[in-house]
Amino acid sequence: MKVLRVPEATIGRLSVYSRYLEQLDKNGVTTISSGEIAKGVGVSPAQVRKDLAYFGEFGTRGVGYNVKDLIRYLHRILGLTHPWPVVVVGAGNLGTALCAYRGFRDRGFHIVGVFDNDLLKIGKRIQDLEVLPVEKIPEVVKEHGVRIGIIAVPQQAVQEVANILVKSGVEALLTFGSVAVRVPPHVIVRNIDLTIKLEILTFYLNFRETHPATWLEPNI
Amino acid sequence: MKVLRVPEATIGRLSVYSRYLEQLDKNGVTTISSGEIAKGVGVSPAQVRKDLAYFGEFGTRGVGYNVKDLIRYLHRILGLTHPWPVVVVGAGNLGTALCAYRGFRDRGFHIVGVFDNDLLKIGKRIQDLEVLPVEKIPEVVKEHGVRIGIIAVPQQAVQEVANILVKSGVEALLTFGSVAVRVPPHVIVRNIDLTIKLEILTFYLNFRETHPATWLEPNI
DNA sequence: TAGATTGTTAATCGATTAACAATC
DNA sequence: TAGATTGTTAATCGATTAACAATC
Repeated sequence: MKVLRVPEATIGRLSVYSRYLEQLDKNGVTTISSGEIAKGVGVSPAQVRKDLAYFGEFGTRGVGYNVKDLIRYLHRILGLTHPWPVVVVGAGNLGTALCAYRGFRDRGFHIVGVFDNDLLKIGKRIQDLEVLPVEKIPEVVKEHGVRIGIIAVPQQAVQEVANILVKSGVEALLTFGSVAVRVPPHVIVRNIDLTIKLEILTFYLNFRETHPATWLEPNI
Repeated sequence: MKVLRVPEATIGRLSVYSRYLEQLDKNGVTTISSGEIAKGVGVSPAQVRKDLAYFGEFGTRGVGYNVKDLIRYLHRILGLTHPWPVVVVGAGNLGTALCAYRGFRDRGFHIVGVFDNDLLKIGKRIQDLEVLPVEKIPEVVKEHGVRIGIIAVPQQAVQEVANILVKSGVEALLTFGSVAVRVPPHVIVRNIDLTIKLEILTFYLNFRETHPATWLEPNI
């Protein structure tokens, strides 16, 4: 069986290329080379071509890539040909921030439900959504065909919320903090741990102070 | 010149080991082997030993590691022997969420200042802090010796805020969104782009649907 | 044809894992 | 000594980069 063997970093870069190309497209650029993309986003031209090569041949030798076509291909690869309904569980500050974040909608991620179990928050309006009780999750997930859930609740509630989402049919979760969520194998989970990010910063700050002679610039 | 050549992933894992060991320490565990740490956090025993080996010899052959000692070593490596004052710029939902996040304080990151340029937000209280105008950044940074800044402002204001922070003496920045911040070479920047995280999820969801035969479980 | 740029292979670089001597 | 586990080297695996034939 042939198997998908693409570095996850490649997917992240495809997303970056895609945004950069959309920008160029808006400015009327019609054709671009791997070298120009590379320069625009800060990677090597070989990297750009390799990343694309995992998925097909999208360019013309001697000419480069048609910007509009390449955007279309990238969107197809990334699954961005249609909008994705998303639910956010947790209507605290983080949940509210996520609902208000324009970047999601700009890329086709539509938040179609916000949930909480705090009676003080239920009924509140966030953007154009009403905060619903957690019990309504299955209903909303089914109604909109939601496959992605964002969990923005206190650490001790994360697993419980994950269980509810998975049971409702959600197939991918974005979580925060340091909780290792247990999910069935078909569910894809990615976690963002802000504290680890800060600890990486402190490591570098501390290390270059204590070992200036062995310091190596770590940026990107 | 000998040079620091540690994968950044190693630093992240050291942070994870450290938290796991602290948990064990609380439960009275005094000694632990690389295999037990590995099992506890979900990596290979060789990985644990290799990660530690970059920084020294902390165990006893045939015995394992002393939990309390190892925690101390890890804290020293990560630079967590003292608390780190941090400033947050932007008192919107995200900034407020970050100020309220207990995880930071638990690991020694003390938010000593929140700033905004919105007159409606200045003077507001977040936790035990008053939102200050952006003009106060240099003063607070100097007063507390702040070296780390978190930027939680709208995309178009990120570079400007970064300039102010760097000018005030901040040496490390955590940013959100997709803006490439330009900073002098001594400043360390790490960015969190939530949209890319969602696009990685959509890629996997989309791909396993369109190419079920080549699907490979991507989790961790 | 000459110049440019892709797609792809081979070389390099880097990180993880396996294996084992050292040693408690 | 026998058993266990580290620290480290060598082998493996995977990702990036260099180089170049293909081709517009």
